[in-house]
Amino acid sequence: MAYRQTNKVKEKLERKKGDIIRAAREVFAENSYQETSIKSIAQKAKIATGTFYLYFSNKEALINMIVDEMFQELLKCIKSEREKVTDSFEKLQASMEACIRLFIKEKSMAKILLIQVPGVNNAFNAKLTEIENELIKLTKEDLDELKEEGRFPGEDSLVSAMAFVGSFRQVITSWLREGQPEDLEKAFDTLMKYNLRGLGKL
Amino acid sequence: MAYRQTNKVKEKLERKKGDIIRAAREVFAENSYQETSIKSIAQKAKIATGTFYLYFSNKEALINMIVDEMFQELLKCIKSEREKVTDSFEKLQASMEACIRLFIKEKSMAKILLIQVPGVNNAFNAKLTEIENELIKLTKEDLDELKEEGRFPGEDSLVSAMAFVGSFRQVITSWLREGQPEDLEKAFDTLMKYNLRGLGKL
DNA sequence: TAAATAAGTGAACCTATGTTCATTTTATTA
DNA sequence: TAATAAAATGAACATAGGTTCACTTATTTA
Repeated sequence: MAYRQTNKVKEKLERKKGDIIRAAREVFAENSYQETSIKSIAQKAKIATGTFYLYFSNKEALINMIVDEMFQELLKCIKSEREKVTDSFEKLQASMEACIRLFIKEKSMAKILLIQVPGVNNAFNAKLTEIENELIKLTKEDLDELKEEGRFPGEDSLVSAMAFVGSFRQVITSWLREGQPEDLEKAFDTLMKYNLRGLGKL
Repeated sequence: MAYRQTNKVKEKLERKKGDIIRAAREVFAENSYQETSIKSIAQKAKIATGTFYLYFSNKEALINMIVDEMFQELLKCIKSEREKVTDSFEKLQASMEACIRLFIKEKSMAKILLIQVPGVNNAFNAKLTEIENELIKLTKEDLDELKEEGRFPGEDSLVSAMAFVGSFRQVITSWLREGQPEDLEKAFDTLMKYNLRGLGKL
């Protein structure tokens, strides 16, 4: 008589939700938030537009979830790489290397975080800023540690940390948008050296 | 009998068009392109919404004109400062200093170019990329010149130029968004030193 | 197999905003 | 001042796309 959701179905729903998110990530990577319609996401996920709303309360909830997930993924990746080393200079390097590796592997993530999200709206930008600030904060902590150890003469560790992160950001963005530099891994070396000199590594 | 537009009126129209652009710059600086309505621009410019369309064919034409104007203004400012010096290191410094001075003076310009424009749409982003690329190109030219003179050992001048510009961009953006660093002029010094070390100034 | 309920569908609805246009106001000229 | 035409107005229009909902299909249980 009654009906209760069985495990098989629950798993199917989970899988479908994953499908929708995956489809949405693809679409959002190539089109701005405004230009991306629920219809196009539904099409790519092979569901009806109405079905979308069984899984997400609305469009904004979807992009929120996507960005939150990416944020977590990125942070997890960075932190796990940082744990493998102890030296603060190596931590700096590990953070950025983890970031670049992840972006190469998940280009759609990079495109969404660095290129598309800034266009959602002003309120949403706060979330992006939060991600960037987290990365800058990590960098600044490393610099302050190095400063204490007398291995970094740096004047202003916040501005230095911003310069550090900003230089990577610019190169990655150009790589995403224009495919230049072609070899991001190679550029990483140049960038790392540039920034270590910039910091005045002793 | 007939009627022909007199000079007094032509001037008035010019002034009004300027008013509209000025109003729009203010509004666009605080709200994203999508969030900015023609109504709100018209209100600020003290005209009726319909009047807007006597001066601009549509909303996109307006933002296009605004960004083009800003692009010209920025480039003019940079080039005039560059002409005052001959040394390539000084040219590098002059470019960024001109940029920062202009952004401090015209904060709404900075907000529109660096924060709001990326959110218009993907097609429009090409225009922003063009501006950035122009600045990177100038920087790269300076670096290549320094390289020839044997004053810059730099491996990859394109990546170095990106790092250079990106570090400034990050700091300016944070200043615009969060008011940090508080004193952008002071940060400029730190940044300049950072980048000169980064380049490996000999 | 039939009743019960969950999941899925896509056309229709709703709303927000860019744009238009019939009308009014302002400026020019004879 | 009257005729003419440009400039300004703002309510009305158009439409695009997010969201809803009456209906269909799929799944579970007795």
